Amino acid sequence: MNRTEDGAGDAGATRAGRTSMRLGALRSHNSALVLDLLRTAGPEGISRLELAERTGLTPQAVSKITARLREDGLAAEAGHRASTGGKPRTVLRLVPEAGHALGVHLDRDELTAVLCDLTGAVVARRSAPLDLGAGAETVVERAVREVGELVAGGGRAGVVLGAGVALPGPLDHRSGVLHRVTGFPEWNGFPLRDVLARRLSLPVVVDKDTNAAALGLAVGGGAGSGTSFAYLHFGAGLGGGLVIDGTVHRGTRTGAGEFGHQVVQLDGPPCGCGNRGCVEALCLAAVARGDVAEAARVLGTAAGNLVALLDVDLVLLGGRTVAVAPETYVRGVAAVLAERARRAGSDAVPVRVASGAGQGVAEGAAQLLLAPLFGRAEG
Amino acid sequence: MNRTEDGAGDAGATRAGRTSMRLGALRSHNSALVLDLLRTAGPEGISRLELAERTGLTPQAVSKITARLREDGLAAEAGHRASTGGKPRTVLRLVPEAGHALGVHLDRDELTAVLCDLTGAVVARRSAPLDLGAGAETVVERAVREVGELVAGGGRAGVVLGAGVALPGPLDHRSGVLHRVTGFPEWNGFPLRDVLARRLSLPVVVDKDTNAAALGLAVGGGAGSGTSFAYLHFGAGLGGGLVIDGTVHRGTRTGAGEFGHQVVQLDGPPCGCGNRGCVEALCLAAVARGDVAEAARVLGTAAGNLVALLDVDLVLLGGRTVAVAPETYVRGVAAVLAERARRAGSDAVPVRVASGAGQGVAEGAAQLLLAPLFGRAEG
DNA sequence: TGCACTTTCGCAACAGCGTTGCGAAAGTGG
DNA sequence: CCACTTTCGCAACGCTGTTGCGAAAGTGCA
Repeated sequence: MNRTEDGAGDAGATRAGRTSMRLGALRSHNSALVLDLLRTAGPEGISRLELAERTGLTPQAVSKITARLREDGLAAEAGHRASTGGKPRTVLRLVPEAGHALGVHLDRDELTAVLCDLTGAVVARRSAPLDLGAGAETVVERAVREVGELVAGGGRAGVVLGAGVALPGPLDHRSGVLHRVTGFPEWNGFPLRDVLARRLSLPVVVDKDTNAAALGLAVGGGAGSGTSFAYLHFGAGLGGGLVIDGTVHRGTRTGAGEFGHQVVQLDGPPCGCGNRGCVEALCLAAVARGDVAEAARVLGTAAGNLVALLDVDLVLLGGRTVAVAPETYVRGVAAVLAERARRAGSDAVPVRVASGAGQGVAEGAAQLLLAPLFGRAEG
Repeated sequence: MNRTEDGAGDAGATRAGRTSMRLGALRSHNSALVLDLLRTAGPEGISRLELAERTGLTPQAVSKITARLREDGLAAEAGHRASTGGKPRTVLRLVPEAGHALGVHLDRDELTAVLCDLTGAVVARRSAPLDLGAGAETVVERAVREVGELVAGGGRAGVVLGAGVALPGPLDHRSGVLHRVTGFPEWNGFPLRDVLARRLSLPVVVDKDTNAAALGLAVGGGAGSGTSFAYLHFGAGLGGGLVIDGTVHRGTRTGAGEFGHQVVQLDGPPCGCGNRGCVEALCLAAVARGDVAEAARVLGTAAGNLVALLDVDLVLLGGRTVAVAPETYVRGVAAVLAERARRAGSDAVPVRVASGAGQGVAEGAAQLLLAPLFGRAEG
């Protein structure tokens, strides 16, 4: 893990927002591409020639790149394939222990921290009750302690790349400053990333819980690197995370994905946000009435709006409320989408329950650190 | 314009959808970056050192790149700046006549064709009445004739890069096949791109009219290369085009941007699309009643949904209906967005009328060919 | 068992990219 | 007129991925 150059992301940003491409950018791009294929290949590994085919690079280039990766300890040989009449292909695999990342999920009533290896697999996990409203200092203290014990107990902890932190409510992903965590105004303006980074002496990345969940699904959910989907989380509230071309779309002020307060009923019933007719309010009301089918229909309408606007190729549902009756929600949402697709003359967008019901927020938070290694930085 | 290598876009696509980076990709990327800055600099030009600062490249690299561009005839020296104590900077500018692109707008009742130079400036323009419902062959015939006369009359026509064609209704941008142009079912499945490409013996790109308009605004509207905005077109219908990070977002099946049939009133009044409560239906109904303020409010609600979901940094309005009372629409939409931003505790997203009221669809269509030269290919 | 054949993979030379070092060109200011 | 500053190009360099060729390691047939 001892790369020499490319420290903090090739600081050649232009004033206009676009970046020139240095030679090192090319190298790290192709390295990331190869690493990503090694990761998706899993423990069975993948041969050099296959890597060459799938990247479009020449076998020689792949040999060079994989040689560097092996020097760095990121890749290793793992046996051989059966020969097809010549020298058998040597299989390469990612070395999961070459690096680790921490993922922390600060939920309203619970803290979950995980230590993941390079493949994203959970090496160690801790959970503890938490009161998000207990104030920033208290929560930070808790998080630091839990993370510390996790790393200490992790046995032979390899290099820890950093910590990803996911929590509810709007925040600025770039600066790592919280805006106003829903229901906990005392967090307003708290520079969580910098405080935690200093306390942990590690790089820290913060993001919305729904974005973390979506990232986890993008990387681990078997979705290819080019897929686009919307993850809709229906729990105590209704939120969303957008993955476009394999990377999380956060928007200019990193506030994208606000799905719950989409207005689908002009001058409808009031919502907690102060507006009227938000999907969240309507869905929650329907659930309160026990009318799950109606909740699914309303959710489907909002999802249909999203699909029409962005043309994603998948809708994933998750969250505690969905977990109560997953089939009903999937069927309800899918029905609305199918009807709209039929009218538009196109194929319907598939709807599925997110693997793990989207509960892997902490794992997704760890991916905030891991994903960039595999070329999944911001789109 | 005689580039040697990089023919049809570096055909090293991976099965997973991501591309490896050859050496030539780096070159063309940086060339495009410089070219884009030359374009935005306009006739006044820009010095090499300024190019170096803005791209992050070294002055030497810029010298090499601009030397190539001058060899190819794309750039030229244009005088000197005042000295600041040393050798004065030589100013470079884009040579607009080094290449041209055709833009064709097939509207329901009118055909507009333009010939643009590299800067996107219109060199020649023709308009003619058109009946989009007259059938594919008739329309193609008309388009070919108009384009032919345009090129012939264009005087010393430089190299024509190709033709961009914009028309209403859903279509597949990638394959260039129409789905069902709204109201003209006979177009269903017509391979417009290939037919026109054969007839014109030119590369042809087709896209929705709203996407073309949005692209024109993204390139010519003074918006920086990194901006994201939504262009909402309210004319006979209501549509939209999304620009994210300076490039048009088209989605997996190139159907993105369907804004008009966003449902904002569950079980509301029926819409022509067969659904109920679509923005388009509500806005049109309000306009028919003469209640423009209400139309603006409804439009603002839908725009607010879009802004919350994508976090763009600008909303542009255009179209004939907006042009009737632009101030009313801007104020109405902005009011809704400001109110929502206030509740969320963030800054309001600015709303403006698109320059030219978004009527420059043909110019935008020409940009379908020009934009890739400046690195504005699909994001 | 031996030999021809196929396939994989690494070494060496190569072309192309941006970078560094240095010098020429072209001004300003004393 | 000369020192100084700034711009810009030439040459050498380090770094990419690429090409050519040969070694390694199997299979299959005589």
